[in-house]
Amino acid sequence: MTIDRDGLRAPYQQLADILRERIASGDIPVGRRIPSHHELEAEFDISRNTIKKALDVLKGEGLLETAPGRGLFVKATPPAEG
Amino acid sequence: MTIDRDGLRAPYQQLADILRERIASGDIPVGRRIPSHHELEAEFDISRNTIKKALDVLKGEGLLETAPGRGLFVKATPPAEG
DNA sequence: CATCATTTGTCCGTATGTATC
DNA sequence: TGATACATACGGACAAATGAT
Repeated sequence: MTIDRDGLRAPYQQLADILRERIASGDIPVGRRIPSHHELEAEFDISRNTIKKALDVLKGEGLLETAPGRGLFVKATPPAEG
Repeated sequence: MTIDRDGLRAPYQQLADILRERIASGDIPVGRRIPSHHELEAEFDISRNTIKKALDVLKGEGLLETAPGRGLFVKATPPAEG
């Protein structure tokens, strides 16, 4: 997966989509740490700020949890519907 | 191509004509991003707002598509045939 | 405890693009 | 046509927390 800079959807939204899919598919299992800002920056070639924004979206959705000084982890509690 | 400020046709209309021709000729292919306001401003020496107005005309014609905060893109759907 | 490396969070400045008045 | 406000993206700098040494 790559970020399409010329796409209609904003880069941070695209990254959020990609990571959301990785979590949903189990590619990044529950309790696992999300790749660091630096790692994502290298993988997708977008700025840290934009990455942070994408991660912020997922945190807002309750998919990720912050561990101060350690990283972001996939939350055990899924946003159950209903 | 240049904009004739003393012409009967308004500057934004002239610019719209020019860009419409570039799209029709394939000079700016489908899916491609339109040159930025700054680029067009430098090329035709008219204000951003006038440029925006010209772009707006093309959007109204269904030639362009908006990407919020990112740019304008040449639409894949042709307005005439179909 | 001190130091270094890693990682996230926050803020600032700059550039670009759209929308509104 | 011009001026302004808002959204998005990039880059840099600094602070706070953690882990290893």
